Amino acid sequence: MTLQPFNIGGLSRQTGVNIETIRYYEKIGLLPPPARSQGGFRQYEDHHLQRLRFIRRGRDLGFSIDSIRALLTLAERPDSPCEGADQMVLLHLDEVERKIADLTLLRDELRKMKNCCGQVVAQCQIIGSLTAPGSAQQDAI
Amino acid sequence: MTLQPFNIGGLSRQTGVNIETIRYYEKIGLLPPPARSQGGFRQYEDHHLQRLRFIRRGRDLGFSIDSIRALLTLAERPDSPCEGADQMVLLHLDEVERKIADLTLLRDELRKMKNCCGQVVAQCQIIGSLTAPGSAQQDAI
DNA sequence: CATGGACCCTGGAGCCACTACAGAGTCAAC
DNA sequence: GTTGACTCTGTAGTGGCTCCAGGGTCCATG
Repeated sequence: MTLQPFNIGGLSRQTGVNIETIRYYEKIGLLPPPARSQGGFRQYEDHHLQRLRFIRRGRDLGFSIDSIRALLTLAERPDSPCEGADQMVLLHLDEVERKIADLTLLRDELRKMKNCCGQVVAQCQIIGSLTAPGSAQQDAI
Repeated sequence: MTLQPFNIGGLSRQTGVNIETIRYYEKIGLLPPPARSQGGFRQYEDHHLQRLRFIRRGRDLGFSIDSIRALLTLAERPDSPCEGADQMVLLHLDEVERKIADLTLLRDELRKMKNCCGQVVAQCQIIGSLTAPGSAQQDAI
């Protein structure tokens, strides 16, 4: 329960979100524009803090800005059914699992590549496997 | 051993690299500019094909354009030592492993989130855990 | 020789989610 | 009133493409 409004720097410190990013979120309509001081400084209130924390957490979980926008819309209507949120999490989970699988394949390939060869590029497994995947030792490009 | 030069479409089909991307690679100096037909069409030769395949493979392995540039420079000098290549693979492997670890944590959190709650947003675990990480069931934003 | 359709050209804008910067103005403590 | 931290706006840049408009080229047909 913060009583006094705070500047953008305070909001940044309390959320770990970059100042530039906060202004960016306002620009794209993710964070509502706050009141301003006489000199034009942004003056945030507690609900901005809550909302930005929500956004931050969503971003940390890898949701896109658009998904977060949708989740915020949901969150604003406590009586609405939450299938939408469930759907979004499932979709995102699928995506993350696919990414992990892809990166794991990648990792295995990179592991095979490392522990380079002899001494010079001409015999280098790494360069070789880039030149012709599957077999090493090829002419350089 | 292709004898006739081929157009950008042919190069695209043989490598799986988008035509626009090929032109982009030329623009940023990754692929050398080929000869041109009288009408201005790009005419590629076998060495372009080899080089683009190298680039493609590097991208598939997740290397950045800059890394690929460096690897190509290495590949061009068969007598040079290949520690550089080894280093790059190790660095990249580290990065990939870090990414996998991050995504795995993410996946576990998303798994905890799914199988939404009751029926409405007010009791929704998903919205709740975005609102306040660690504990569910909070007021909406 | 004309035509049609597939192909290709250039230059520029757009994507995502920020991040960086210049040049100016504001605020609060001393 | 001065200092120094803070904030403002607007614009441009990042990576790695991707898409588009508005035109030109190529070559197999009729």
